[in-house]
Amino acid sequence: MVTVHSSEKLVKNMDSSKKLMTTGEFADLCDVKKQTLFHYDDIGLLEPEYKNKNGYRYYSIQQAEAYSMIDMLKEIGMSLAEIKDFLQSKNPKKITDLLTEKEQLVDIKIRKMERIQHLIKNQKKQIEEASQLDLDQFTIETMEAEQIVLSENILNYSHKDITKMIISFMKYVKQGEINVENWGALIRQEQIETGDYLNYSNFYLRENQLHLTETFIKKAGKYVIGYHKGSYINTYKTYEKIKDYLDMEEYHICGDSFEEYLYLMDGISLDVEANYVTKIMIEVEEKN
Amino acid sequence: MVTVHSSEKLVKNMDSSKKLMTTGEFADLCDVKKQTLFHYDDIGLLEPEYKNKNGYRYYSIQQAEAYSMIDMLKEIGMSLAEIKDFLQSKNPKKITDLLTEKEQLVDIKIRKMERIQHLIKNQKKQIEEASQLDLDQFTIETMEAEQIVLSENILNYSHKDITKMIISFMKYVKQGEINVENWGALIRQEQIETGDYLNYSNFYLRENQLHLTETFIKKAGKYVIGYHKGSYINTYKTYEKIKDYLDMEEYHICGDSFEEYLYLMDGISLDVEANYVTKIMIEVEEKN
DNA sequence: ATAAAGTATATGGTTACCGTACACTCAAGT
DNA sequence: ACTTGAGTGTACGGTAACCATATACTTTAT
Repeated sequence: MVTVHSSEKLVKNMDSSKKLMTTGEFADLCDVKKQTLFHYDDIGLLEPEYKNKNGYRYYSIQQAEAYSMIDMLKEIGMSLAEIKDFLQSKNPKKITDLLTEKEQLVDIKIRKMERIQHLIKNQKKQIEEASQLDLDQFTIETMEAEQIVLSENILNYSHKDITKMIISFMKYVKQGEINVENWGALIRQEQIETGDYLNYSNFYLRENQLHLTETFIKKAGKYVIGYHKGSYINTYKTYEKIKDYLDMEEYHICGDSFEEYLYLMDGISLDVEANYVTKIMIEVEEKN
Repeated sequence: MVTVHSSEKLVKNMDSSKKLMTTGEFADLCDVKKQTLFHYDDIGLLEPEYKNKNGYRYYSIQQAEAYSMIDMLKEIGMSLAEIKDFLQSKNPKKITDLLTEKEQLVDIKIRKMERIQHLIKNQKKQIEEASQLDLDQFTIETMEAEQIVLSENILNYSHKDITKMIISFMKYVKQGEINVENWGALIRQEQIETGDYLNYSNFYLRENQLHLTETFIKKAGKYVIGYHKGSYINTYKTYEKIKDYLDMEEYHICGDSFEEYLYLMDGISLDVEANYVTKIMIEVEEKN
């Protein structure tokens, strides 16, 4: 009979088996620690094909396929429990649906990675630019007009409301897939003149592709440019210095101030606070 | 004096401060749990700009920039300790170098994600194909010639050597950025005829862009196709059944057998072992 | 027959958090 | 000024997915 013939063969095959690997070998193949495989065995996620009487684990190469599937699912953010559940589920529709969902998730991840690339490039650019300039020096430069996106006017809002507004503005910005070049706050001429330097009128942002509805033109003209290092609480110090500088240079303020916030991952100075740098730009004109 | 003037202002500003947020608000803005911010404060990675006498934390919007930097570095696989170290390092060259390195890393990650997308698509295709066919049915089909990549001949190797060969072959395959369509093993006609079904001659793989040197032609012609479900140890059962089937259909084996291993994340049957499916293809011809 | 290399189990440690309990504090309304 | 409800802090424990180490046992190669 076939059965007898087969069991004879089985014994022979188990003996001459050429396809099973020990845990160490399998771990090597999968490029993973043995411990991880023990762990997967413990939780029943990936059990060896065969265990001998002494508890030695033996894996088949086919199982490498299963491992790479697990690794992939892990990579796209599933927990081991979810993966186990997923691989054991016997519902074809559920599986294809989940695969489709994950396909989109991978898409999103790819786009996130691309944004990170943009961020890194931007950061490198900023570091390079920053190394070029002297943060302690004030300059007067002629700037071109620029379109910026303004938040609501917050001049007479309560603290709570301003905070809420900022949060929703920032979330709105993040949620949209805009690559924000930089962002800052607008302080009106009047506040600058009365020394009320923290009384912002609006937040704004510069982006590379403008497609938002409300835009505002930052006028072309001469601007005094200065950098404030450290906590924003002390920006008044820099403002006072800028005023002194303008007096010396025979200039006077004739417009609003634009503050932009740079997060420099340093390299510029040994100053502990220098990671937070505020770039201050105020519209000015020569005294005649 | 400026100093007096300034400290008056400072007090006024601290009072009318419009820019600080509580932990909850900042967490909301950053889309992160409060706990995480506590944690970052504890380890000194991101400390609030100001803490009041009761220990209440207050963050500035500028710090959101720092947070997103941290988040980004985390995303590309740095530990919090490394990030802290990185952000605090005062070496511009080190920073740009690391940024460049990370840029490449992100590139690699993107490519990995793209491969995962390919894998998902492949899996979906396989599931669809599998749902179309009856795994318990044997068929005889005319197949076109195909180029495959063979491993070394392993017919007379020792168990250890075969294992080593497989590992290096598989690693070689993985390390190259080939999209492997499928892989399997080749069993020579002689072994099939003598019932030595586990005595493989070679491993092989099918890929979509052939650019490896050594290739082998799988001949065009008629093949009997059958599926074996479950552990490879029992493939003999399926081979025996195929032989019976061929007798019935008046065919006989005239060439080698190609086994390919599918890891179906199921959906096909309620059989527990059906995740591992071996597709068996043996070259046959009609008895005359 | 023996040594070297590999294996299994157990235990404790790690990272980056999350949950919960409990006491305190703040901001708003009466 | 007082109450109230929402928010905040610390502390402690727990979690996932491992990694390291120690100890004892097995294989395998010589």
